[in-house]
Amino acid sequence: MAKGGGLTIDPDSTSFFITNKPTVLNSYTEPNHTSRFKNDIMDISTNPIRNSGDEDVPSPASANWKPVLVNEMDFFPADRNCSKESHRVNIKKESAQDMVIRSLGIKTGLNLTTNTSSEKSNEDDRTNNASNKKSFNELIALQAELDRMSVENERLKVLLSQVKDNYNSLQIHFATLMQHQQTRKAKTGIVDEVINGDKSNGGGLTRQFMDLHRVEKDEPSHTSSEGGLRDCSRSPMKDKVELEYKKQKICSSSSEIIQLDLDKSDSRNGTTTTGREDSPDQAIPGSVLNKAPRFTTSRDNDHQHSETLSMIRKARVSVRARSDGTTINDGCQWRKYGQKMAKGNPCPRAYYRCTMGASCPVRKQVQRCAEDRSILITTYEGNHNHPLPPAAMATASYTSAAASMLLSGSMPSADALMNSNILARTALSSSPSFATLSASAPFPTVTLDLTQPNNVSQFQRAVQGQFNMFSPSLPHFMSGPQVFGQALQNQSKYVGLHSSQGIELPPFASSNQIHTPSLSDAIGSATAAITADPNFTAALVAAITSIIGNVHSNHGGNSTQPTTRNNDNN
DNA sequence: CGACTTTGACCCGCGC
DNA sequence: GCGCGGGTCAAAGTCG
Repeated sequence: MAKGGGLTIDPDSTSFFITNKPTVLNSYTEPNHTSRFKNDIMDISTNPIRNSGDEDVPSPASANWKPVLVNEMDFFPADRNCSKESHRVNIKKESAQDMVIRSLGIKTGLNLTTNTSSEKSNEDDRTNNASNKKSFNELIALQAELDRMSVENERLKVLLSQVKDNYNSLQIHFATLMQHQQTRKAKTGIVDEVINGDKSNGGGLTRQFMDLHRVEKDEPSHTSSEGGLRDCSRSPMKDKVELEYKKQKICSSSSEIIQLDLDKSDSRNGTTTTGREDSPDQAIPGSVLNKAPRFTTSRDNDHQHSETLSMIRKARVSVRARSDGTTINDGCQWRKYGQKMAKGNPCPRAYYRCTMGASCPVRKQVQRCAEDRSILITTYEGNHNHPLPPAAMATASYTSAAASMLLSGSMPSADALMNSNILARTALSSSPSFATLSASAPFPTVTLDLTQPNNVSQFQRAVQGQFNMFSPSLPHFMSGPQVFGQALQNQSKYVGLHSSQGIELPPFASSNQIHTPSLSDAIGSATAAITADPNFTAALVAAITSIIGNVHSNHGGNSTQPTTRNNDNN
C-alpha cells in the first residue's frame, strides 16, 4: 500500500468489494490516498452544491485529472456505474440529495417558516430559509448517510452471524474427526503411525488426519476382527450397526462427542458455547454416541487439545513465485536466524523470524526451487501476535482468499462446509493449479503457485468470483477491512490489468531492490497475514485435513492424489 | 553501537 | 542405539 504510490487503478474495476462497512474501512485508510467514500461524505456534508466545473474536482479532460486511486472499498455500487468521472458522481449525488431534501422539504419548510412568516420581512425569510435549508441539507444528507450505514451495519451483522455459524460448523467437524480417531484408538488399541505422531506433535498428527477417512472407510471390514479386542461381550453385528450409525451421525451433524470437546475448550477459555443445546445422550439411548465419550479421558482430551494447538501452530502457507532477490518483500520485518542445506536441494534454506513483535512466533523459510532457481519458495508458519503493517495487511487478501476458496469453495451454506467431498471437489475445480494442498509434507500446507501467469490470472479471477459471490461461508476475518484493504484493490487490479492484457507479471521484487508492488509481494505478505488469525488457521487446518482425508478415501488410498502435492519439490 | 547476517554447533525427532 | 536431517541457538562478523 505504502509502496504502491505509483499504482493507479481504473475505478471501474473495483467491483467486488462492496460489502464492507465504511466506518471500519476508514480506519485503514491512508490519509494521502484518495477515498471515494470519504469524498462522498465531504461532498454531502461540507460541499453539497458543486458544479462540474469546480476547481477542486478536476475533469477527466483536464491536465491534473488522475485516475482514482482505489485505495479503499467502494460501498456504493450504484455510484460506480457513473463514477468514472468523479464530478459526475458529485452531480448525481447532489441530485439525489436534492430529491431527498425536496421530499422532506414540505415538512421541514413548514416547521421553519410558519412561525416567522408573519413577523419578519421577506428578506429575513429568504435569509433564514437559505441558511436553514443549507444546514438542513447537511443534516438530511448526514442522516441519510447514517441510515445507509446502519442498514449496512445490520446486513454485516447478519453476515457475521452466518460466518460464525460456518466457523463453528468447521470446528465441529474438526473436533468430530479428532474425537472419532481418539475413540477408535481407545477401542482398538491399534498402535500405528498416529501414535508415532503423538510424539512428533505435528507431523504424525497430519498423517492422523490423512488416515481418518481411510480408517473410517475400512471400519466395517475391521469390525468383526476388532470387536473382540474392544469388547468380547459385543457382537460384531452390533458393532457394525453402531459404527454405521456413528458414521452417519458424524457426517450429518454434531454430536455429544463434539459438544464435549467444545465445552472443554470453552471452559478453558472461559467463554460460552454458542448453538448446540440438544442433549443427544438422552436422545439416542444406547447408541455409540453415549459410549464414545467414555473411551476418552480428560487426559486424552488434553493431549488431543495440545495436539490440535500444535497442529494449528504448524499449519503452513507456502508461496511459489519468481524472484531474483533472496527473499520476498511481504511487508513484515524478518530476521534471519539460520541457514541450512536441505537434502535434495543444492540451494540453502534460510530461516527467518518475524521481528515486528516482541515475541512474534511467526517464522518463514525461504528456499529456491531446485528445478528452477528463479522460483523462490516461501513458507510461513505461526501466528502473528502483533498488528500487521499496512503493507502486509494490504496483500493479506490474496492468500486469505486462496485459503478461503479452499475452505468455502462455491458452497453458500454451512452444510457445504461440512461436506468435505464438496470441498475437495471445489479445491480441485476452482483452484487446480495455483493453490494446492500438501499431503506429503509433514504439516498441512497450502501452496500458492504463482510462477505461471495463467495461475496468477486464474487466481485473480477466482478471488474476484469468490468475493463477488461473497459466500456466507467465507471466514469472518475475510470480510474485514484488514483483509480487503485498499491496496488489495490496487493489487488485484494490478494483476488484472497485467493478466488480462497477457502481460507477464513482474518477478518478485527482492527486499534489497527498489520495490514496486507485485502480486508476488502481495502473496507474501498475505501469507504472513493469513497466519495472524489463529481461528482461521484452525479452520484452515480442519478443512485441509478433511480435504486430504476425503481425497484419500475417495481414491481408495491411491497415492496419486491430484489435489495434493509436495511443495518441497524434493 | 545497535541491528542484522553468517555459520558452526547443538537439539530433537524419526527411521533403520 | 545410531545416524540422518530439519530446525534452532548463539557467538562472531558485518554494516549503516
